[in-house]
Amino acid sequence: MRSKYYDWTEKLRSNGGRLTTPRKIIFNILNSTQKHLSAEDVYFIIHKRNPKIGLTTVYRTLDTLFKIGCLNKFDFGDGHSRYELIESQEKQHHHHLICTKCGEVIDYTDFIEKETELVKLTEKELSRKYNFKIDNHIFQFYGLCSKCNK
Amino acid sequence: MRSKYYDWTEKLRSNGGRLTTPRKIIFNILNSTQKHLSAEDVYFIIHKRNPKIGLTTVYRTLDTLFKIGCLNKFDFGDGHSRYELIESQEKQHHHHLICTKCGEVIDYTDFIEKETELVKLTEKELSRKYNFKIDNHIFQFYGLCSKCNK
DNA sequence: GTGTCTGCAAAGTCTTTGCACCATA
DNA sequence: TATGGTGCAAAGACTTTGCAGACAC
Repeated sequence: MRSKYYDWTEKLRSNGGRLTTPRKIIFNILNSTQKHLSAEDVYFIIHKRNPKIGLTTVYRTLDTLFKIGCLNKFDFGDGHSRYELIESQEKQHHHHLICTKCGEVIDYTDFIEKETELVKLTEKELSRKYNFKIDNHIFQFYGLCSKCNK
Repeated sequence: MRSKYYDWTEKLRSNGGRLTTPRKIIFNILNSTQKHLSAEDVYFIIHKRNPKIGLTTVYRTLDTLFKIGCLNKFDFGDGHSRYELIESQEKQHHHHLICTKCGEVIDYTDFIEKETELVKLTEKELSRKYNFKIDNHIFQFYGLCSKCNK
């Protein structure tokens, strides 16, 4: 079975990319968290141990990983792009509840089966109708969290 | 029956807001298009007829309308926040297909029934589970459009 | 008249780009 | 060794803020 590690390095290589130290570290950071990290978050973590690695590299690496399809990129409305690894073993497919008042983000995994059904149907139909090849999707719900809902 | 116009002016007023000329114009611009306009788009349109109205006002008005729940706000990954009126008569509920290569955005309205079913179920269950009051949702599909898929 | 809104300019924040040096394959 | 990657600094792009004058109610 192809491991996660094999997977992303393979994707990199097949796109002419190189397996560098910053890229390995950044991948590992993303791989060992459940959170949706921003470029700055990643930089903050990486900078503790490897002060030489710059924010620019973080931005470029995240963009590279996103473009080769290893990352999801989100906008929760706080002015930061946020990233997470796609479908890792520690992390199942999930969606987000975003509080429009305090910005809290809740992951949820409920109804994924039902959702998957809808997604498959949609993907099939849309690819037929618009000749659009779907790779990914984002479902987000907005509202007020329990604290802000009082 | 309460008209759309009544609706947003009422929301404004009940939030202590005032019905000013720029706000009326900006509402009308959003109300007469199917597109997802950015602040700059709105400014460009408004500036032709009312050169006095500034970009700052556009940003502020869009934010105000968003906060009182009249607008949806989207991020399609092109660096601009984009807005559209929520549920107007001319515009039915729809979702987006976004090409990750060229940035084209396609609206689609298919499967809304099936989707609505899922959304209702999800909203009900999530609000129960997390005590989260859901106001809105965004579904976006990412992939390659017909041109970029060759 | 009072509190809100606007317009201009300036500042802020996140992100990208240029370029010389470095490192992977 | 050749091409791609990195780091620093500077620039870019979108958005927000401060403040005085204008306006809605």
